[in-house]
Amino acid sequence: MNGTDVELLRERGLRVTQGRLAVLDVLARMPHADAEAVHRALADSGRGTSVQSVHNVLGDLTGAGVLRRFEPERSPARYERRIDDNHHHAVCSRCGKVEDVDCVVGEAPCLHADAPPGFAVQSADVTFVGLCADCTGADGAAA
Amino acid sequence: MNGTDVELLRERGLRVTQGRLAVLDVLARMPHADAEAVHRALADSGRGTSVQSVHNVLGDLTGAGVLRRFEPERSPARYERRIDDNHHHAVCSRCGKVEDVDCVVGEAPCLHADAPPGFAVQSADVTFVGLCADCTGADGAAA
DNA sequence: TCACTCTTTTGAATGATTCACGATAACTGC
DNA sequence: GCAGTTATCGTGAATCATTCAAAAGAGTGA
Repeated sequence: MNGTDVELLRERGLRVTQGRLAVLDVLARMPHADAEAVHRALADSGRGTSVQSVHNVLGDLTGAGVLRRFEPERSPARYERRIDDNHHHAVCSRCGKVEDVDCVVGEAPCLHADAPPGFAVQSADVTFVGLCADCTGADGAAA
Repeated sequence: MNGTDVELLRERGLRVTQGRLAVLDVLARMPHADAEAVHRALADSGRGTSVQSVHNVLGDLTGAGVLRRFEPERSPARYERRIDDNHHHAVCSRCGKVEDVDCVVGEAPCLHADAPPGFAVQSADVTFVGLCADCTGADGAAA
């Protein structure tokens, strides 16, 4: 659907295939989807493909820097279209929902600090665990 | 070996068993051990037990708040004895070594910030990915 | 269009973890 | 110390996500 995705793949030296475009399309609409969710979304849109192929594509795109992979605790790996800012994630410990947390400051808030001496930080993965707005309300009402 | 561990278990309403004490003992000496490492350490010290039992114990202790579980990307879950401060971790992307990163400030540096509106943060998991001191040197020398 | 190479597909396999259930050992009260 | 109750352990099988290998298929440049 989006010509930009074609360029994106070409830039990274990847061949432009239907499968890859489809995966990118799915992830544009469903951020934080795991492999199975992508697979199901593809199946729903008529492109039945195997789960292994989805893993394959996701792995390729992640390796090429087009996607970012992150693994919430106790949950399969999730993928998202990489945005330049390295934002973080808030995972609801109740419903499992993942929300993006943008850095209000330009740089990642935790990158500058506290790394062990000699440790060359490449990236910082910050995950907040807690209750999302919905579950906070539900919890409060239930209690 | 340590009477404190006995009390620790009692406080949490857990039965004091040899297996649990042994696991706590192993984790006291090997922080950031994964289930398999714990299993092997137990086997070395003469207590041959099954991997499943180790998972069982680790799960129980984690649930009771005695241990903290965290999952570096692409690596099995690791466990550590919970300390009150919520420190963070630095994972070497080359050798896989995990180092603790203490918060220099009393509170977690990232807890206060940026959470989505309505999101009740329970804990923040901060993982630095990069090259440890050894691998930085090795890398520099190799390059 | 042709040939070459990268991708996908298919099937099986691996690794970490969990489940179920009988056997065992730890806590309680006597 | 002893028996009863029940949590816990151990064994086995099973699950889930992911990876690997080889052959068929599709994209790319000439």
